[in-house]
Amino acid sequence: MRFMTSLRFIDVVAREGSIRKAADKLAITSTALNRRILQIEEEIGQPLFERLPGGVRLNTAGEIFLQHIRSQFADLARVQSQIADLSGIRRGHVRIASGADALRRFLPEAIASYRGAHPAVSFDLARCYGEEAEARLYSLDADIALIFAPIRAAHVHVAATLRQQIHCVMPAGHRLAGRDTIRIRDLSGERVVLPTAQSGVRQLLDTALLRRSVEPDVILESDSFEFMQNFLHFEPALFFQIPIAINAGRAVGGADAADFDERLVSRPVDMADVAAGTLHICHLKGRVLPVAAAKFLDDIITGLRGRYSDEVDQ
Amino acid sequence: MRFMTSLRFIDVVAREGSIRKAADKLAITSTALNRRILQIEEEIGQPLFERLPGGVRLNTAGEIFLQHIRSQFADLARVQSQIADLSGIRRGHVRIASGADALRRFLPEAIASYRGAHPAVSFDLARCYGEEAEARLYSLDADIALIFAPIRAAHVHVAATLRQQIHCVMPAGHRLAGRDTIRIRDLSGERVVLPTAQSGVRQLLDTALLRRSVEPDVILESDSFEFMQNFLHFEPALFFQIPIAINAGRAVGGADAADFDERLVSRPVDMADVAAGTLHICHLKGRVLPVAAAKFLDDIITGLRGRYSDEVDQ
DNA sequence: GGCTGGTGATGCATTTTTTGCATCAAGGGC
DNA sequence: GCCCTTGATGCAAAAAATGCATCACCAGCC
Repeated sequence: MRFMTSLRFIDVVAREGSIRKAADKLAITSTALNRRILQIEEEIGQPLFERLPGGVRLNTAGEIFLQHIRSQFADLARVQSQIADLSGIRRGHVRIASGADALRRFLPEAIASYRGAHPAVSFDLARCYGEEAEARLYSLDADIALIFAPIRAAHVHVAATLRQQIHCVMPAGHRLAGRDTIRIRDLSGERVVLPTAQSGVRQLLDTALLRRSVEPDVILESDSFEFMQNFLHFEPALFFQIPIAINAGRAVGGADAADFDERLVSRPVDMADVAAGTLHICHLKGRVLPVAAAKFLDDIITGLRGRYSDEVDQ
Repeated sequence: MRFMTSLRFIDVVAREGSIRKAADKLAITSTALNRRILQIEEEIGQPLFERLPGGVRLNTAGEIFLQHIRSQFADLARVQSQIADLSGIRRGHVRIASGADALRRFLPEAIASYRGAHPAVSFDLARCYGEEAEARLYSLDADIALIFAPIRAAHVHVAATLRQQIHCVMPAGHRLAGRDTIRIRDLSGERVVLPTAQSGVRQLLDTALLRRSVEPDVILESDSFEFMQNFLHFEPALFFQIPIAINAGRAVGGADAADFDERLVSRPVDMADVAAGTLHICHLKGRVLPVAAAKFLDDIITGLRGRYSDEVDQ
């Protein structure tokens, strides 16, 4: 898109914070880039960047304009996919920001299933937590976000929510494996592995542990669920997940969890101790999603409603 | 805006239906214009125009793309006014599509009052009726529409409505001038001048006349209220208006209508005969209006609510 | 205090892109 | 069948963008 290059350049300069670095990245000279920016500033009638000794930074006008540029790009992508749609094949690209929870089982299955129907659609997955996911929606770097945490920003539109109770995962032979549900006080002194502090699961757990003054023996923290789960094969401990991370579609229980590691069992944590969290499926408020993203969003919400009818809202 | 020229060219070509005519209007050669269009089509990967022997016409992809272009222009205007806003003066341009009713008294006063507070804001007024006004919103040729007729299209967002009863205007000496209200049957055989068939007032009247089988003596039809009103000075007749067209802000009655022609009087038509019409104050659904337009919209709604509190909704 | 390494801005020659002229091929109206 | 108008295209001229070399500026550091 030749007619968009100057605008794309502004985006890169803003991200890099320096004309020279941006020029490097764009494989042109800083002269050319500098002049394009000066020209656009002249056309706007106002500078968009503050010139600092160490580079440039957007001023207020620049931030407004950059947001416009990004929305233009996002809308152009939507238009292109809509036009491609006319010629038969559903082409497109969907960019998702998701916490590690949904990234484990749910999204791989959902995306594979969608691609089965629309093989020309490609995906981009970024693992990130709450606030960062919201920022990605705002900067139009993501079309859809799956956030297992409260929504902070007003610009996020929640298309659907899924209530998810925390589950405790442990080796089949663990002394707590016999229980139907796990109480928080059972964790006292137990060896546990916890997800990273930014994760929604961790925040719910921390709240509950603090309230009940329970102090487990935290032997490991990680942002990789896969690592933690595999770790359990070597040292018995407890770790925590939400159902959607354990098992893509099926109900989570004991034996019926077909694709769940059979040497491990999962038991729900008593709801009196830990409140159920909410997975939010979101996009940017007021934005018209590209065809492919809109369709995919629709599909996963429909899919979730079919499988977790009771816990899905909106 | 150099980076938008190619896009603007497409808009002009689509409106003109011919590359050569558009090139003429844009003061460039058809060669240059033709090649710009070919280039964009190549970048999109699909033709946007059908080549007909007599010129060009948008295909489906082109229509989608043109709508995108127009929304980009509208959004750019919004961004520019927002940026201009940063530097103190509220600069901007507001484009209004309105029926002749509101154009008479209400808008001149409202715009003058707004410009008193924001002298750097300029206005563009287009007189048009119902469907055309809606089309102007859609093609982003208007920011705000005042429509005295039912709203047809789903893409129109109604920000406020104002109920307006039809009034009958006549020379002070007319035999009906003594009545408090006018009944439809009083019009039988009376000389009347009617607004053009597209106008909302006319449509309400036609419905009422047809239902009651009353046939007045229609001596004149016009799309100019001013002409009709002045005509009454030379030949006694009845003509019809809504309050907002007679008197900008003040209540409409007999003597208190200060700026209303004193040789004429207006009497409401009985509500049992003619339903009150609705003036819709609208903008395009989902669109973020430029600062100036949003502020002006706000102002007129607040103003109307102050003066016609009972008849304003939303 | 001077040096170093980074930044963005600018004059000038070069390259790339855009434009205009002349011309072609195609289709509708008479 | 002729005529007129349409969009497309080859080629040369004009215009714009680019790259190089260089300047002025500022922060950190010795």
